[in-house]
Amino acid sequence: MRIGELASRAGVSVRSVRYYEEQGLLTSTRSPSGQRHYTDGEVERVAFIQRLYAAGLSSRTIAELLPCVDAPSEEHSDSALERMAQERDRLSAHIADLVRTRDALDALMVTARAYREQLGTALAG
Amino acid sequence: MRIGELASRAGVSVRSVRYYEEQGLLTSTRSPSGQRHYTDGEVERVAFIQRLYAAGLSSRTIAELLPCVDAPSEEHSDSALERMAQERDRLSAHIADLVRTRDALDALMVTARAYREQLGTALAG
DNA sequence: CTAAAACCTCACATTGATGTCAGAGGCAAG
DNA sequence: CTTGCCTCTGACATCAATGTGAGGTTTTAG
Repeated sequence: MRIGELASRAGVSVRSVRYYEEQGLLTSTRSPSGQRHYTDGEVERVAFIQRLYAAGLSSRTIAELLPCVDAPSEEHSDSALERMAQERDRLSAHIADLVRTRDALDALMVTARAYREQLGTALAG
Repeated sequence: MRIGELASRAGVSVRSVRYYEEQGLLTSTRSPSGQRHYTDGEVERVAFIQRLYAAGLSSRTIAELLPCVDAPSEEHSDSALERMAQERDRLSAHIADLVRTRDALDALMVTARAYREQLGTALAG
């Protein structure tokens, strides 16, 4: 498929797909005229890249981890495994932080609702 | 306390504290010479602002929610409550997404480790 | 008193992923 | 062949929080 279809299937912009390639996260075969062509598998790859971006990984970091996805080998596994563990921990901490913040929002909402209830009662009484 | 102490206690930069004030998230009393002074309570407030930033809320959104923290009243509670619920849901979805990504990383690590084990066995055998 | 350290305002720089535009070429349908 | 849509490269714009530096005042410590 060409870049437009890949982008829409993966739910990203065409611009982003080109950017991923520029960052070395994605490769494409080129038609004689220079247009990029992709296989079905690339859709999942692009989606995964998006997930990693959403998780706060930088292009540089993603570039270090993706070879590990493609083919596990000694060279990758050694340094990449450490990096992966490190990112996993960072992600875990971030998740815990977000959960705490969500709890804080919940508490805030409870307070606000309680105030509303009380106000309603006061007006009715 | 002055801005430097507030910043270091809350774990943010002085620059950021000034920025928060500029965005209407924080107020300060000024000494005759114009220096900002804060109460102990502001430390927690700044830390909370940071949490909200980390949760992906914009200055604008935070500005809409903070009055609700200061004092629950009808005006705030009505629109702010809705906004809060909305942000809470967005946050929940984001957390779920991150957890999925973490799981994917875990799976990747398992694969890499398994490869290593197998490699070690192969070399030993 | 003096020097260092902290503060002030203003303004410009940075970062990183993405948007957008321009000008040119490719490809399928009528 | 032409019309319309897709793609190409390259460059500049954007956004938002934060960094950074200049030039000047205030506070604090010796």
